Amino acid sequence: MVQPDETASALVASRSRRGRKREPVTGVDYGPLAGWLGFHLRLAQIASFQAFANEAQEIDLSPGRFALLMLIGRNPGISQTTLSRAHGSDKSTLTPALSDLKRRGLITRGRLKSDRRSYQLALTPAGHQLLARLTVCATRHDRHLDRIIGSRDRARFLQLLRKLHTELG
Amino acid sequence: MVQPDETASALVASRSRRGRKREPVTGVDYGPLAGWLGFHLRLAQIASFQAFANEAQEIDLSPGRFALLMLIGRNPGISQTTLSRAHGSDKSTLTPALSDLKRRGLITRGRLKSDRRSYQLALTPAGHQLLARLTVCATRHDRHLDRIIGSRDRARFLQLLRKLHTELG
DNA sequence: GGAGAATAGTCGGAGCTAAAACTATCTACT
DNA sequence: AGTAGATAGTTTTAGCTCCGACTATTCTCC
Repeated sequence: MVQPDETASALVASRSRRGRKREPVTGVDYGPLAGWLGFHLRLAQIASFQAFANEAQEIDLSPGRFALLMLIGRNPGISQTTLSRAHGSDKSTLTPALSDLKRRGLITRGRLKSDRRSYQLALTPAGHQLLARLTVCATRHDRHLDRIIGSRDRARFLQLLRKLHTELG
Repeated sequence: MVQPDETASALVASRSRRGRKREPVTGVDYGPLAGWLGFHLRLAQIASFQAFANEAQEIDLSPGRFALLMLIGRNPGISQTTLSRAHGSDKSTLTPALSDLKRRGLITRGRLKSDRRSYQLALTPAGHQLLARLTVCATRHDRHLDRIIGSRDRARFLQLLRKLHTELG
């Protein structure tokens, strides 16, 4: 799942993000792929990503960056390494992402006195504000997913996803 | 979902692919993230990807490339555009991927007489052979996922993933 | 207290990904 | 037939991701 993450003019969606057509392909033999969880996990993830990007079209920030903001907002003072683990991406990936967020004035990075190797991340007021706006989009998006999954299966579904993540670790 | 896909010496895994530590992070407040399907979908997908890469460590081909081989093998004569839709990636992404597979001698690309714009993709004998080897790995991997999900929920889980993919399209 | 091991973060290299612009070809419609 | 529009693939551009190597700092333990 990778999505362009235009760094252009901060809060303004510049490119069109309508999302491409993703009709279920007919007449193709998927073979064993059709029954494999991993394959469908991937397709579902891509679709969800795309849908979120649509939902948050007016805000120029990818789902990944959004998760970053949320984690920092909820855990002020968190270090980059902890953040990278919680976020599920490599610490080296965070370096450019965080300097971008800093450049946009959304986060602060202070050196920690007691351990001068690590940083302390926190949101600026602008960061909090953007986080709030994004949270609205994300909530709407997740309600969309909820409607598809159905309230009866939702909890179980979520639990299974979580189980996959933790037990494969 | 992105995984390095070393093009080095075809069938030999060159780099180490042990997969990094992915312990569930404790002491981090995930906020609303904790309850959102999209976020956990992403984490589960990353974990599954990583696990597959581990499983197929001795074969130098990413899950994405594997799905490509499978789709071509199952649908000889398929065009790149159809393949890209079935595979869930952009047609422009396929251009370098397919020329790599061709370079490795795993697929053939013939021009179609009746429509000289499109290609007809097919596996070579080496492609079939590698596909068979990968299928063994993938089956093992999916059994691993099955064990985590549990046989009781598997069908429902798969159905929900499929539903997400189709209804978000 | 100092040498070696562990840890935080950065950098460079290689690969994946998608969107948009472009070329070549085909189709439809006048 | 001829032109306008659709379609197959490629290229270009820009961004993400990882890994492994590197620097700076801290910890461990003799």
